[in-house]
Amino acid sequence: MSENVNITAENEEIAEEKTSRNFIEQMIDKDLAEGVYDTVHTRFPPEPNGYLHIGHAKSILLNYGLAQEYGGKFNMRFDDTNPTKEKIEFVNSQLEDIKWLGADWEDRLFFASDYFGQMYEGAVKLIKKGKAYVSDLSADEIREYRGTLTEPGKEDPGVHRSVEENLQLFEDMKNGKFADGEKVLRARIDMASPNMNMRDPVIYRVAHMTHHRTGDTWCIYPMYDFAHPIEDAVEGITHSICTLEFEDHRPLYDWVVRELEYERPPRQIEFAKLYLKNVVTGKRYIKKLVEDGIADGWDDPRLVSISALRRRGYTPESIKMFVDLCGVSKAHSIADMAMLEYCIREDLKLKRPRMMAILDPVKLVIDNYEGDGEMLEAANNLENEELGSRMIPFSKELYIEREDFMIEPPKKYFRLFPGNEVRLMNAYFVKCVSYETDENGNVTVVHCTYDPETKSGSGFTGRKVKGTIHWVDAKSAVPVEVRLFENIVDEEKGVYNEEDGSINVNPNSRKIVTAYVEPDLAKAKAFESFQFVRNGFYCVDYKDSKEGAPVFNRIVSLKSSFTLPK
RNA sequence: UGGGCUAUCGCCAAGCGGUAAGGCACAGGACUUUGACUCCUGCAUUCGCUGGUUCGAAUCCAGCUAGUCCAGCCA
Repeated sequence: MSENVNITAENEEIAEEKTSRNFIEQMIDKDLAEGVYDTVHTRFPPEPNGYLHIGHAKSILLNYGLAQEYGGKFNMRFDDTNPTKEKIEFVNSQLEDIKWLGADWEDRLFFASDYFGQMYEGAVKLIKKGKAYVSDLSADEIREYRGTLTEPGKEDPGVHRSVEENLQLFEDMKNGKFADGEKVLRARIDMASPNMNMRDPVIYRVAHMTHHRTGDTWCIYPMYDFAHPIEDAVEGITHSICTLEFEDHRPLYDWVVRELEYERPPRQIEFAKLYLKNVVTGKRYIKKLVEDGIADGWDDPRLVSISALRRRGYTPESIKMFVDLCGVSKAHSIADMAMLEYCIREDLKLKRPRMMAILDPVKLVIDNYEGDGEMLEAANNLENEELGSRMIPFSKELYIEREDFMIEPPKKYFRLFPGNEVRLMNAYFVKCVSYETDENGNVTVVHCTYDPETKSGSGFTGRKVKGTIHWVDAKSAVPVEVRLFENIVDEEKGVYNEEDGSINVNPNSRKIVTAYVEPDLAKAKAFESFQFVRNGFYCVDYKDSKEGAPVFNRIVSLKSSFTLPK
């Protein structure tokens, strides 16, 4: 007995060990084993210059997840070193998104601008060490002097200034004695380096600009390459995780923390961004979509900004699952939307009620049903008993889905057609006896008879039917607006038009229909989500609602292997 | 073009010298108060290419090819 338990435990352990660790975890494991660090401290450092999207979610969840996994800490930090692009609104919206995703920075919310003093001191230290100098060159000249990819750069005349002169000039920069662009502070590294970032990078520039947090205290601002390593170092970050395009900056990052003589300097690790096939994340493209009236805004449910996904009905859990599924690597990759969709289906299918809603109604009349109707019990989710059950009205006249009746059915069609019997989900068996059409031949009414003995839950086993269809009671059903979404991008043509760089828009990306739903659904609260039997997952969104009626956004449709023949 | 990085199934991704994990997608089948869900089954003789080292290579070496990033006083 106990042996079995042990064997199971061992097997689980082996299975645990076999679970592969991504390359970042491997590096951290090594650092910990070698004693380079004795803890793990990560951070998410966005610039508050826009909204966060699914790609940022990967970074947020990765950094936060790593801190959790190793029992370390996770900091939230705004990299607000360029007041020309940043706004306080963005810090608030980003914070909201990050919180919603579940990344908890506890009491560690920081701003790079909090460290401007330390950065200034760092620059002075560099000057004193002869590792930085003030340059008189204009932006154009600096570019010219930098050389090209194949030719080395030229020496900046400022490189020969004395430490004293540099110190004085830098102080003058700080004190506002120079106009924007008149002077910069450069790190003295190597103008001939094959790595462009090492050709005496500018580390401080003059910008007479009111900063959203420090106001007019400063008129000089540090550049990313100088500021970021300092931010990480002062916060005690161990692993500074960023995206691939910063790989070339790592030597500079290391140079800064080395020259500034930080103990236990942080290690920068780069990973590949997460891209999704056929989605638009670029700010200027989304701006264009909004200007052209195609998208409602950065939270249009068809977009993949975090706020858009939230509004559409995606859950933080589903996004976490998606990010985990995608993994972490250095290979440039573009994930398939199908993976994201799988994650939200997977998350919602057991957690949310399964209700009946008719998106394309046709009337069904039960000719032999007498009386005013009745209330029937329906399980809220067959797979999850904890969700309980509800009572739904049933009577002589119902709505069913138009596609659930065919006059001349193809082979293997299991739903209603003249003479065929099906089950009305949660109700009775009905048999089609006749139908009515309008002058164009469109079906207007389907007539059936029902068999009282076949009531759901009665244990009737007399005969079986191949098909089950969903329905709503015509009298009590509530019409609601339902929005069916498809990709906002034309998937055939690809995202961008090659000629002018515009977006190939899918004109049918949003279809609005009036659906008939169970009465209870009309009272659904904002952000509540449901599975509509055979019609997918939907989430209530009151943002565009008229007169307070709920609007249902389709989060994702169900997988369907049955499609009607043309 | 100089430098950096990447290349394993349609998509993501393990693999770290011992003879190609897994997930998504897809295709069959079983089950079913929906054809969903669930459950089975199938899905890379081959790892960008070419050589080399080795008893043995996706893994090491060399050369090549393709993609991608860098010449902001953006991050």
